Amino acid sequence: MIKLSENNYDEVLDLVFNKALSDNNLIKEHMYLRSDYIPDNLPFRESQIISIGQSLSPILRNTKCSNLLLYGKTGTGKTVVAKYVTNKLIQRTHELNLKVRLAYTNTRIAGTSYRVLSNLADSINLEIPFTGIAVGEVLQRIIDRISQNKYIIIFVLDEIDYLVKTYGDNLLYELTRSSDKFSPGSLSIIGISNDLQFKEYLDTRVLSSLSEEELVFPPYTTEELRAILEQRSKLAFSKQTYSSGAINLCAALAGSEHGDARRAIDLLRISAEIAEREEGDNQLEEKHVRIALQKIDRDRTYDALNSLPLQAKIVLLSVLYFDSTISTGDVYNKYCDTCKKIGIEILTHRRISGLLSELDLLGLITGSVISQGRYGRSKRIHALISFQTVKEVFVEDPVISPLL
DNA sequence: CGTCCACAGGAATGACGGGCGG
DNA sequence: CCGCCCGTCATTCCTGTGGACG
Repeated sequence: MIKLSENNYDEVLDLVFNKALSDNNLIKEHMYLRSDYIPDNLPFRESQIISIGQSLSPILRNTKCSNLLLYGKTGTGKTVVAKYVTNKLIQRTHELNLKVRLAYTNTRIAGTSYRVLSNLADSINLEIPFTGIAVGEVLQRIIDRISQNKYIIIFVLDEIDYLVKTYGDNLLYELTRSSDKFSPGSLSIIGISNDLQFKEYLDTRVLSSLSEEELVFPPYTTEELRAILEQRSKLAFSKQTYSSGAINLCAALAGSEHGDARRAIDLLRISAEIAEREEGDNQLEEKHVRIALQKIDRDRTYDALNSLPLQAKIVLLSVLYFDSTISTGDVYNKYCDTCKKIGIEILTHRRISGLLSELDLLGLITGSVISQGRYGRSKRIHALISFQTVKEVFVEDPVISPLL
């Protein structure tokens, strides 16, 4: 048994702590480098802010406002703008002493219809059990509460496309319909969707009610991203500790994807953290951004691969066994062999088909359905990652490692 | 022009483990 | 601690389908 030398750690920790305490740190305020921080001034979203403000303004006259749908890809500012405007509105309603309540939920994080409603209930101080009562009953209690207290509710449903795709539009139907039921009190919905085609999943009645007003958030241009990063850098960093080249590179890298501000800000933060940990003069340079980019990509695939269930890992390996494009049938045969080799239960063809679709969604493989006439209809599949990458992660899995 | 391949992918159902209220 | 419900993973059964082949 090795006895740890406490003194050694003392010295190292002292160094680490002293560095954190010293004034010449690169990052002054971490808060401004978070992508969920809401700045006082949201650049390049003026028209959207005004539009939403106008749509919500009936609230100030104590009447219901239109339902609203916000569209745009990730990192285009939908959530931050919605929070910004609703927060401002709520401030005004406090001054005016109105019974307005704001509820926010991210349906993907909430997970189920039940928990979405639970978030709504929280906003009106209605306690509902974690589980045990039916969704319809929860909704009824909420409706009763709203009517009784004449609440005016703004319900922000973030990533609403997730809710609809996994649970259908029942809940939205009930919510939009219920808003007609109470004459005192009202419920207005602001839906936020990443998916531009999400409307196709909705029943026409729900759609017409929900999208009384629509707003599209375009991606940020590289130049706009640069300005946003500049703004954040001024707030977050000590003076003269970052190069404009580094900022430009962050903006360019994020801009080349689809103008994703969240990604740009994350990249900036990770770069700064790397620069800060480095020995020396604590300058944020382009080289740090390049390291950060690699780190982000690596972490992302590492997490995706590592969290794969065992069977999905075997399926992925079976795909990687071939180096050209192959069919589902090929994968299944190889998969069966592999299972036999390591003595693992073989799943059905149907299940493998499903697992392949999941791997496709994760972006680890890609497949497209192709008909070969007489020779059937199948999915042509090929891997999007190298065997080498997968191997590095999978060696840690005791069941899989014998295969490598 | 119909057949039929080799699957895709939806629906219903079951096995299993975890969390919660009583 | 027990029963209950829920979510997840998987199975079974099923219907649908583009186009080369005969």
